[in-house]
Amino acid sequence: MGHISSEQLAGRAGVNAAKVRKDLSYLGSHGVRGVGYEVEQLRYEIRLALGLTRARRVAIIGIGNLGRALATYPGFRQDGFRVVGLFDNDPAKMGQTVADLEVESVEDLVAATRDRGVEIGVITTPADAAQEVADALAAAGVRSILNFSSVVIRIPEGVDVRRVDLATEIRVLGYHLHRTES
Amino acid sequence: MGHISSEQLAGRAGVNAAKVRKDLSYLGSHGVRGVGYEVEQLRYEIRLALGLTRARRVAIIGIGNLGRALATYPGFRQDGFRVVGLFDNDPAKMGQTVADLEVESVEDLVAATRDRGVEIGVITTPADAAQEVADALAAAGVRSILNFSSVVIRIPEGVDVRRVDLATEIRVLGYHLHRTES
DNA sequence: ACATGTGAAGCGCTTCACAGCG
DNA sequence: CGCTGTGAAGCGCTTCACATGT
Repeated sequence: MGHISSEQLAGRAGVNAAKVRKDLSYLGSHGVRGVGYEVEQLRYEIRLALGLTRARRVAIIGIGNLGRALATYPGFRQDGFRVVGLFDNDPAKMGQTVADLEVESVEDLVAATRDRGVEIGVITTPADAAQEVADALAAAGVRSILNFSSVVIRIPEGVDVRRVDLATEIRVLGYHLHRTES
Repeated sequence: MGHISSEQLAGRAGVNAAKVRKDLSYLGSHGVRGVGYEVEQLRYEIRLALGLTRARRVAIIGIGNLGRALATYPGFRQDGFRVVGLFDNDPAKMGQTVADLEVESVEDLVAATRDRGVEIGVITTPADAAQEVADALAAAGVRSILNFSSVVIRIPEGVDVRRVDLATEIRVLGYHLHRTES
């Protein structure tokens, strides 16, 4: 009770047990030989190493279905990511309430993200608006961007961009199907 | 006109030019030295190699905001991925029309995906329903699964699963912020 | 001149295999 | 005896650098 082995962790994560041990060893060898890892301590060590003990303020730009999905995603709040702003350029959406927040105009993006100390911007706009939004986020001093749009955005040095391309994900599956047929 | 260099392609994709050339070389060396790649031919070669010339039928299970986002995602249809089924277990959603399709009951999932020759299943359900859905998809003969749920699903040999974890994506950004402060 | 194609080197993640420790 | 911690090997992707071709 209270302990878990690298083998068990590997099973749950769908990876190799040696990888689990090597990765956890970077936290400082808190496992007990012959026993495993103490779950609560491990949880704490991981949260500490990943920086999940400090809350991060997040803004989402582009309140379509994907933006709404992220705004209401329970996994975010759990790790201390607080959505503090929702922005769109569609007048029909402004004033709508999503996840307890009112949708605001992108015109207010720079000022609002500055005022609220937003550290992470999530771009869920169509492709043609993504670069413009990224520029605004950079201008507002946002250092991290999660880009769900279908284009690669260009950003000043020092801003960290991570792209998730849903079209690519499904294309990979299509490719594997293609590889294994005929 | 009609040609593009590895340098230009690399710029657009945000990668190294040598990588572009090496990757494209696997298609069979259709570039012209001193000139570049003929755009339309390149497009065709890529579509052929990735298997995008054949249409793939897709079912989406879990019609929340994320499911709806994917159902209406323009990038899918463009590459020949046809959404032919939307499933949910919430009676209130059944009969609703999303992207020209009526939402159906998950009870009909196995029969419907078999009948319609679904090859790719997209899981956008909450964590607690994901394994059950995956089992149903596997039972229906679906060979490829795109899993957006927050759990790792266990699947019979021969089924290809690809997981996209939105929580992980934002955690990586949080980690980088953590690394670069104090 | 200019841009491709590619052998070789580089790099980092993954896995192996076993010594070390409880 | 069981499970961790880790040096070393393995592996595949990325980048370099330049020979090759037009």
